[in-house]
Amino acid sequence: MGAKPRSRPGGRSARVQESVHRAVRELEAERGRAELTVPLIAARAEVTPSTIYRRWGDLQVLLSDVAVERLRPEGPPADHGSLAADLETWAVEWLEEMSSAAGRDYVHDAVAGDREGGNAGQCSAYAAEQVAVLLDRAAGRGEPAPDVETVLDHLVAPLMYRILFRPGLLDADYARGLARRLLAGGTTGPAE
Amino acid sequence: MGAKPRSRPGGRSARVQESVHRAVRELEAERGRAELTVPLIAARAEVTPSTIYRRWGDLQVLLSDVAVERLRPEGPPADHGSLAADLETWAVEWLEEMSSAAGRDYVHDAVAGDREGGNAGQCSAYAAEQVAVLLDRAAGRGEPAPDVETVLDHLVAPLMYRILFRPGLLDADYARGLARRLLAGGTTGPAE
DNA sequence: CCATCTAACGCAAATTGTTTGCGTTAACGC
DNA sequence: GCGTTAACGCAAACAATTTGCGTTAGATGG
Repeated sequence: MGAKPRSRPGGRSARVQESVHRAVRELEAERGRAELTVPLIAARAEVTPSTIYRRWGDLQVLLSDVAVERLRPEGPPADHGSLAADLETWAVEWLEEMSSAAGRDYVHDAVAGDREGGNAGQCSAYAAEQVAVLLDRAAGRGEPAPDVETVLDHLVAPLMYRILFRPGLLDADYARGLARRLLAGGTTGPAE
Repeated sequence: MGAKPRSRPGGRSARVQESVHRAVRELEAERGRAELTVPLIAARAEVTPSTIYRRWGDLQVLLSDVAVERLRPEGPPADHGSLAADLETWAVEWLEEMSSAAGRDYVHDAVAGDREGGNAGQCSAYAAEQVAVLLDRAAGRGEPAPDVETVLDHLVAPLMYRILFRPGLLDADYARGLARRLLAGGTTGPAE
């Protein structure tokens, strides 16, 4: 009577999830997100609607899961020889991806269908992971480098804040400026 | 054949909006937000569901409108005699409000039901307005003061980012530290 | 390898939410 | 006032969601 198996992630469940996620991606591309409904997705995925409702609860939660998957970085950020170049380039590219029409939709979906914050947390973790690579690389070169926390606070956060709360105030120069001031500011250590 | 009147904000429309918004607030308090449905709200507001659907589109948009209303600041921020004290106190209090269980729900609703960004923009405008008061006051005293933009980027944005993307990493000391470093950092002018 | 257990699924009926057409009301401009 | 029409009420048509129950197929232990 010990702890009993409470989940069953293997085989069929995994196939259903994959099939449903793929159906969402395909239908979004074909019909646009305004047309997406649970019954429509279920039909494409060859699954009954009740399966989707039981696993995800509702459409928003499903879209949130799919969005987070699409926001996962493809690979490690490029190496440009110095932290300044690495961070500026990464910031500009990250912003481009996130502030595009598609990127903004994914970010929006990711937070909208996620009351507990797990998916949003995953998005932040992706960014933190990429930043950590840049900072470790700088440390390997002997360059002084700020905290991951500091970069999230003063580079990622301002960019994301504008994406969500102040659309239309974003360009590559702004991202570069944030990166540059972050490194120039002498904020090279932990917060306090 | 000139520009024709395309809206009718007066009298009845205003009464319906007020009644519906109040119904949302009451029912949320009584039954909790998970129980909220358009038909339920319509019944309480003594309005037909189709009225709500035609005006707001769906429940999320309505909840977004109500949430933004609740996030409106009550009055001007308190005066503590110096920019440092004003900004630190304002940051701590703003964070307290926004990171509480209710505050987080309102922020979440505000952005979730708002694909165009108008309501989210209003939230940011509220913060900008409050910050501007503090900075004007500082200027009146002859104190050096940063930009509103700088405060949004390096104080409001990091706080909001953690509220949405990294729940559980927030306290008053963190807010105070951001405010303090912002003023100490010498970032007293515009971005570039 | 086979037997057993049960989480996850399929199906279909019941429920509930959403859309829509059409007639009515009342805010706005003249 | 008087006409115009945006916004609303009503109810029928439509679509989505929930739910009970039987079935399937991973997982577990012998």
